[in-house]
Amino acid sequence: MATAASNHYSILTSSASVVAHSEPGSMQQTPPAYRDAQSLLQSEYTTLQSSGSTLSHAHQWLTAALSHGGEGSPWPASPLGEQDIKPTLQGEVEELQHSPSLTPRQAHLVQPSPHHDASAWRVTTTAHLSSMSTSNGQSMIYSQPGYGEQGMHHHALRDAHEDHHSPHLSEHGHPQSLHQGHHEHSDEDAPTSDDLEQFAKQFKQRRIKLGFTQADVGLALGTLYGNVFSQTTICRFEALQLSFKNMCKLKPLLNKWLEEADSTSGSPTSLDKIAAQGRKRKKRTSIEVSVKGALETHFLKCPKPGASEITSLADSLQLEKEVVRVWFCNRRQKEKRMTPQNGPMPGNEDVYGDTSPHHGTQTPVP
DNA sequence: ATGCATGAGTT
DNA sequence: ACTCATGCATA
Repeated sequence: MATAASNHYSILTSSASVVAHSEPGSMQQTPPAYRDAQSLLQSEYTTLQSSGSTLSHAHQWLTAALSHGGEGSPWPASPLGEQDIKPTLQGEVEELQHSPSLTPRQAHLVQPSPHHDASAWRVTTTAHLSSMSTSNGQSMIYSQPGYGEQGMHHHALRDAHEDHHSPHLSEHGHPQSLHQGHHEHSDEDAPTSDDLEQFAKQFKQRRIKLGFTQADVGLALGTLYGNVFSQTTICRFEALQLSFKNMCKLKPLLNKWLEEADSTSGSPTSLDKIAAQGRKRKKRTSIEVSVKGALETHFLKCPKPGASEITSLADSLQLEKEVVRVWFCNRRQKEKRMTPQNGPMPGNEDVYGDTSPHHGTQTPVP
């Protein structure tokens, strides 16, 4: 009984050779130079799903959290700087060590473009993206003047900020296709969905060609600029599974990394591997497929259920209320994402009273 | 590659 | 309580 609560997760940087890639074409052979250590170990927990019996696993972790174990609670109920350990907040990284073709910074203090609500993702894409032959995708341009050292810091000054969006602006249903008619450059302040799309594609190709894994990139970003990212984020970036805003934020960084990697493609890359610290996190709850289906059904009905609604739903499905709540949150995010992976739900008419009047329903991801 | 989870910032 | 950015743990 109590054995299940002993969650000590070990971190071994085992260099397993993962060659199980299901992407013939874009995914090439993993170069022998680097190895990804994303295959840690994950054989400690057993999925106590118990198919069939309606056991009450509704308080596994809750109980464990309350009862102080011997060495501490599984996951701290109080935030103690958990997994968000960003070593260095990019306070003022003004180190312009190398900028061959970088114009002097224009002292931009604002983020890419908070004008749109990130909801107008790619609803209007694939309309005019036939300018350059991307067949080879090797001689593309990824120039990003204006960014670079500035990156983004949106905290520090509490009395000098102007990054507020116009409060008198109504949500027009037109995406960035309108205010783009007089831009010659690829992207300066407000990359369009197309730009991001192209860049992401390019990035992936280059990355792979250089023999880097997504995890490597994440770490490199950390050592280079102080912003560490996980494999997940890089992956999502490449797959365009981030919000528009998020993509805009990451693009400069990844762009810079690309330049770096390109320059030092032959130099000995300093592989600084920092061992992760022991983290105690709640085990991922595996939701049965049937339950998932039920949740999805409810989601289509009401994407934003109230607390009571969630409670009853959780009761019905015999799930933790928190789990249900989080599920809905994640679901909304997913829906907000571009590349809508709309599940094949029968009779789904997306028409919630959400602030998002529209969302794309295409299948562009190659 | 993705699902579930956490936490900071908003509303 | 929700959104948003991000990631551990998994499939």
